[in-house]
Amino acid sequence: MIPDPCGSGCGMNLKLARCEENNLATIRDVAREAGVSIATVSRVYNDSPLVSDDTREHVRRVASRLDYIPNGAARSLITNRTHAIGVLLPDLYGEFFSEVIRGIDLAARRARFQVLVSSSHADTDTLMAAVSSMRGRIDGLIAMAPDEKTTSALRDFTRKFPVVLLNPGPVQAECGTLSIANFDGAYALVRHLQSFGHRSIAMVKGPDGNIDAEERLRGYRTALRDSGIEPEPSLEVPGDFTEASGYEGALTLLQRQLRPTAVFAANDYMAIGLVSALRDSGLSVPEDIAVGGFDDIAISKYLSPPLTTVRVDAYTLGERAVLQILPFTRTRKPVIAHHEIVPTQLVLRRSCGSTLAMAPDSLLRQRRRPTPEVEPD
Amino acid sequence: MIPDPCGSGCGMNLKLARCEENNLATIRDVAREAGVSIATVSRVYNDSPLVSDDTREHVRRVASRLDYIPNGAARSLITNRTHAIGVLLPDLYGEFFSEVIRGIDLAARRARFQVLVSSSHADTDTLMAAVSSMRGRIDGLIAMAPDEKTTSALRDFTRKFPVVLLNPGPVQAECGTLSIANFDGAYALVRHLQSFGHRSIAMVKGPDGNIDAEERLRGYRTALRDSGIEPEPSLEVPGDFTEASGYEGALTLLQRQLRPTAVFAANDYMAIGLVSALRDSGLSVPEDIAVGGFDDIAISKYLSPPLTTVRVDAYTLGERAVLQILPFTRTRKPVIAHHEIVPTQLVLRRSCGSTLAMAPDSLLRQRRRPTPEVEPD
DNA sequence: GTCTTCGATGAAAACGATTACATCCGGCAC
DNA sequence: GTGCCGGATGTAATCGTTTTCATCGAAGAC
Repeated sequence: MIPDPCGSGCGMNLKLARCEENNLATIRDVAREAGVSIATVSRVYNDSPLVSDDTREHVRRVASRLDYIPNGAARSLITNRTHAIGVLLPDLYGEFFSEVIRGIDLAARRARFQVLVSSSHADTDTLMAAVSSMRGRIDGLIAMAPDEKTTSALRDFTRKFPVVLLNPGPVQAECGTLSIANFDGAYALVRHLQSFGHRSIAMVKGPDGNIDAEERLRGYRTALRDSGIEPEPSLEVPGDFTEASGYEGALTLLQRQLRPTAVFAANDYMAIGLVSALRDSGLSVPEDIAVGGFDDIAISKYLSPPLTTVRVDAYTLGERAVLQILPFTRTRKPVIAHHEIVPTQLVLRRSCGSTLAMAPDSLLRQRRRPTPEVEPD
Repeated sequence: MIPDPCGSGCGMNLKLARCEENNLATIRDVAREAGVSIATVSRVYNDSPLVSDDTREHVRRVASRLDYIPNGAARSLITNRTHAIGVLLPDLYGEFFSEVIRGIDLAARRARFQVLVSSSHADTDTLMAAVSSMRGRIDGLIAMAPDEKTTSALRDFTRKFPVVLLNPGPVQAECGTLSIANFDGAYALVRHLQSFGHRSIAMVKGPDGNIDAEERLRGYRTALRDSGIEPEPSLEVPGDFTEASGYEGALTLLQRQLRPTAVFAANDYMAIGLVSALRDSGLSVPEDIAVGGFDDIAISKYLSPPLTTVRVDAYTLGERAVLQILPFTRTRKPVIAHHEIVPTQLVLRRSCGSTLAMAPDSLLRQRRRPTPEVEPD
């Protein structure tokens, strides 16, 4: 007798090629081996009620012996559904994006969807290339559009396909949209600083054109105006979201003859740089200058002093995006225009002088436990 | 004349369905519209030299007018290549995983590959379900196998398909493998502590069964033995990689009648908890007790005192994994067994008392600039 | 016994691409 | 003129599924 060329129980009646090429079994292999038609095997795998229990059981047994796994590509070709969503991010660096992805991944998993990620799109060309390469592989797209250019590049696409844009700015996109309450968060933080009596509050801005940065700036200015203070350009120094630019920003501010009593940095990294610069200049935080940041990155609570900041729930952002797009993946019709905002939370820590132990007496009495705010960790 | 039902230039000779259903154009639509066969359109998109320049140009124009994008699923069905790799991670939480993904994403992009991620696999069942659902959609798989169970669950798969296992432990897997130099890193850190004269060095261990944790423990013990000290069980306290367990561990150690002079925590989070506990007990780091961690998470350098630790280059881990699997995606044959180790780096900061300013005089003289180590940030 | 019904199954047509093979046609050698 | 060659193009098989429709029996009604 000729020995089995496959090694172990591969069955001589299988197409020889399968063994030789080491490929995985197809539905045809299972059908042949089980003595049924491929239609029946397919029905077993789609939980069709049209299969007798005996047949079902038999097919399953044969299939698992052959290690059969249905081919996703073939499946989605015929059903026109891929059970996957694409995710386009400008970068993957830092905890913010990683949390967004985590939110997306978990929500997608719950709906039994797969996630195709693609990040670091420097320009719109590579972005569109990424979109193209996902065609036919996804049922919906979640894209972060940190600037105006990206949003408009995707506009055509949003009219034919389910798309949810993260943080697209105030532009009225004709698709699903999910934004961070940048304005509200900045507003709340600045108002909080004012509640301690600060009148001269500076800001280290984020990069030009960045939508988060612009909204935070707007929140800052509005908070000032609402308390009767006209924003002063010399108190708004440029930054680019990096620690280094925060350091620079602080130095610029210290050159003024009249030093501000508080500074709001458009993100935590800049706040960290800011604090370093102040310390290097012999000033102490929050006694000489109070500092507030934005994002509540993991480091913030370990700094000395711990940083007062605005928490952005990146996880929820990702999760909501999936929930928003899911209903449209079935038909692959564009997402009905719908705009949602993920709230932010003021996180009070020592850097703004607001911890209970350090708060002015008056405040201690009147707001021992501020309702919408989070206690220091 | 009947008005165009599509609205704009959709052309009446197109299949009506296309307009109504708002679907994207297929190769057939392009062929019909351009007056050529689908073979020709296909050739244009595959840069075949068999198309005349005129035809090529014409087809491209028509295609872009129809917003035609080739369907990836159909393509990969016939070519048996998907240009995608799957990534299986136990969790996405924290910077380590996010860096791994970033490394994978960028390396994959360079090779024009897509990345399908799936994380948070609590048990082997959900893990295998994830593997199944990727069948037919990927050309290779990168999986992190944090414990023995996972590795063996994937074993069958590694024999038929290109798989690279991240951190599979000392098990000889028959596929590509990429590990972190956990042993070396722990060894180097402990030896470094010893170079300051520490003889009684404790360790807060990681979770049982976790391969990184076990290797780090092994490195710790070997370092002790190599300097003639027999590891003492009461100096090895349990932990589970969380900050809280580090805090607990410190308390356990302080109950000993003879307090250790240094503690090595199996990761940075536990080191953070450890430092908090020591401070809460009125001890100062590194004067009373030196502390070392593992991972070099972003927070570590901002702690007070900044944490001496071992840097793990997660980005490189991801990048190397892609590079390792890429050659096998073409044939989809299993990766030839091949084991690679990503080195770690000792990062000296103040928590172990090793900064130049704080080092004992003798050390200052003999190793002003230790070669393989990194200067404090 | 005949006719209907219905549950289980198989045959075959999609899905949207790639590609081996056939065809066509103009140019060139003889 | 005939035969051959080779470049451009078309035809059709193929990939691994799902799904419609046809078929086939057995059960039940009359």
